[in-house]
Amino acid sequence: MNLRERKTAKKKEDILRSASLVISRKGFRQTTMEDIAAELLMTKGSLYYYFKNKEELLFYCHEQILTTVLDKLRKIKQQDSSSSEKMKAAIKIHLDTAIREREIFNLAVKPEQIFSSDYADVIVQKLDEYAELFDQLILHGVQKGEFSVSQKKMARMIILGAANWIQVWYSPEGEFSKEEIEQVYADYLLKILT
Amino acid sequence: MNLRERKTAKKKEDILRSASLVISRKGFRQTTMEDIAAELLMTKGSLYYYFKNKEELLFYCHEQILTTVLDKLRKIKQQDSSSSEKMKAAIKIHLDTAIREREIFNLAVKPEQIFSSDYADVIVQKLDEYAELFDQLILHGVQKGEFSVSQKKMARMIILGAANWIQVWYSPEGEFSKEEIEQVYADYLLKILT
Amino acid sequence: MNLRERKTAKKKEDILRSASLVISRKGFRQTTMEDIAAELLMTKGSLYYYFKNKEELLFYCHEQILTTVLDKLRKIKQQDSSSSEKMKAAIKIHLDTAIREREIFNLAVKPEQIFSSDYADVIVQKLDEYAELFDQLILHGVQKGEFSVSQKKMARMIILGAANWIQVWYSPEGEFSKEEIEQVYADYLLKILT
Amino acid sequence: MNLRERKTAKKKEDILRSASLVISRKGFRQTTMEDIAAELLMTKGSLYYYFKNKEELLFYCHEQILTTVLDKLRKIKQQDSSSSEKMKAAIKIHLDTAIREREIFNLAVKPEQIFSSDYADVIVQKLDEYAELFDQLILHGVQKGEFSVSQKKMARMIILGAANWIQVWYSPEGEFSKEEIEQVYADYLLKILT
DNA sequence: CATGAATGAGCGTTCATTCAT
DNA sequence: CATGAATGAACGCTCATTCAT
Repeated sequence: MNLRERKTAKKKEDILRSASLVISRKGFRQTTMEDIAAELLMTKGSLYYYFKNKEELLFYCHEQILTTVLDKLRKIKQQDSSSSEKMKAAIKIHLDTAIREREIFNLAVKPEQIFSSDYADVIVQKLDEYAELFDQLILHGVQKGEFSVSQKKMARMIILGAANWIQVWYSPEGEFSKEEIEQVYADYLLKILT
Repeated sequence: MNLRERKTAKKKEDILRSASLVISRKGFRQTTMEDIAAELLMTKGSLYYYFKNKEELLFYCHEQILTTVLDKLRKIKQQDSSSSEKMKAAIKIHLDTAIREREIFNLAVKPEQIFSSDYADVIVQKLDEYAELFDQLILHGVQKGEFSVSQKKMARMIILGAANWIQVWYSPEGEFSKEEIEQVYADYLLKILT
Repeated sequence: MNLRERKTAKKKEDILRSASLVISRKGFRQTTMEDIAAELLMTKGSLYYYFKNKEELLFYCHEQILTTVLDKLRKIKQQDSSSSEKMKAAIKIHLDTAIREREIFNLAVKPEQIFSSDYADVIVQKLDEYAELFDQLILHGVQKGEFSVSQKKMARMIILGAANWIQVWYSPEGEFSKEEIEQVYADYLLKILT
Repeated sequence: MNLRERKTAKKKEDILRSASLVISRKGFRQTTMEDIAAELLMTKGSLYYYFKNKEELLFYCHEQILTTVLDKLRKIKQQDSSSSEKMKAAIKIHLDTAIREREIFNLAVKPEQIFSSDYADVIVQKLDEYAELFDQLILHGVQKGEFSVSQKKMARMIILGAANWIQVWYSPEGEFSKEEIEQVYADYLLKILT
């Protein structure tokens, strides 16, 4: 990748970052291309030099975040530690992403409602892998006797649902620090599995 | 309330019911006044006789649902049963509402993002009361020695968050019946409090 | 058809007439919805009350003109007169339409380039019928010994092509009257068939 | 003209050739500067070094084609052959150009609709000369007794109109070869003049 | 000279809202 | 009361054009 290409790649990332920011503030439907451009001190026409339409831009916002969080999750799975420790780590990662990426992470919830099928397929596949990784963590814990839970899928949905909700009320200025919250959530949610 | 007023009130309720339905199907932003009117075999102009604009219509949709669910919750609180039983009942009520009213219930999440401040204030107040009722259930359980939880607010957020998430994956045609799900969720979430 | 519907139908026709006018002046691609609306002293948004998009509006412009001219042509075919007389009458009809409907009539030429397939199919079918009627006139003339022409299809293309071209140079203020032109064209083009 | 100038001139011709090609494929209004640049493996910015805007580029496309075809026509006029032979040759040249340059040739039809007046004037002048050459061919034929036609201008319009129309239906894969078509057209159109 | 990048005006379309009848 | 009709602001998107490098 030469200088030019690096510059373009960098700009694309800038746009994605700004877009994620604005979308988290205003919500996806309310965010216009003009809003995103304004955040970057560009005109909306310029955005189309980098992304072919609003949908594509949004897609890459998701893709980037999901790819990053998936990577982190895969590493946790390969760690050499107890299932409880791994699950706690996974929950913390999830909380961290949910807090930092708010809206974007949340939207991934029903991709078919937002994306045309080509994009939705990719998102769905990543979400499936994400869920699968959690399911494996639970399964291994059960097999090793650490966890005891009969409805594994529902347990996973409860854990992820609870964690996603953090976006609704977390605020940096709140009563608890991010780290405290992550600790308490991890501890409490672990109770479901035991 | 004379006949005319009763007729108008009845019509308003019809509109709210239909609006809730359509919004749950298509999502709030995607639902046009025309969609709502079509469901009622009216024309969109007529809606403006009953509600002064789309925001007001949406507000009353929320208000109605929140009022209903609050009523149910208050009754549970006054029941003569154990805290565990009350909490399980509350969770089931919440799940039931989340499933039946999907979108509407979900929107209540961030009222400031959707409503201008006058409306938002009312919604926020009801949501606060809703949270307060849950907190009281937890507190009483702790006082009676049934529950054991130090971070009461976070426990409540976890429970409600997990329950809200049900919308994302519940389907009438799914593997589990609504009643099974409610039972499992109630059981699992109770673990957090003990 | 009650009063309301008649009013709407009338308005639709008004719009089609105005649209045809503006398109003939400026050409299809250069004509904006705003142009058409302005001609009618409306705003462009209102057009969408009557037609679902620009393509549909244009389609009906064509459909109307083609239907009218086809009707006239069918009647000529059934006349009780010589093939020469019929052909002359047909040419005059064609010239008359080409002059009065200029651009619209011209655009019908390559429907696939302008319309999406559903609309294009209808136009193509009408154009085919139009061509077929001319071909029958030629064929009957040959069978009756009035005409003598081996390449019937090319003869038809030559006749229609020449007639279409009238749009390019005809002007009401020109040297010749419309009737004179029609007479001369009909006479000269008949020579091709004999 | 030094080397640099020759290079530039060559490049300009390349651009005109490619532009004509793309425009014939996609139509003038649908052809973007980007399309033209892509065909030449350039970027659209570069086109502006050679032509000051899209209109100028289009103008030279026309100018080039019209100049070429005018040259051919002048040579035919000076040939030492009968008026019929000359006219047939002229018709074939016209058909050949109409087929090869489709869109461009067609656009010349109403220059005022496409070009600002300075450019339009030049085009109109060339078109006038083109028509004049045809008129002279007809006139000489009449004077020599080969042709017999009272409305010379209309005869010319008929001939050119019919010939232009060839674009609408000619296809290299069609039933007849280009040469066959040219022969039939020339024969049939000559009938008008006799 | 050529290019990548940016711009801005304009277009088709949607939709909440208004209002005369 | 209800409706048909109209409005206008806003949005996503395109593209000819410009310009620093």
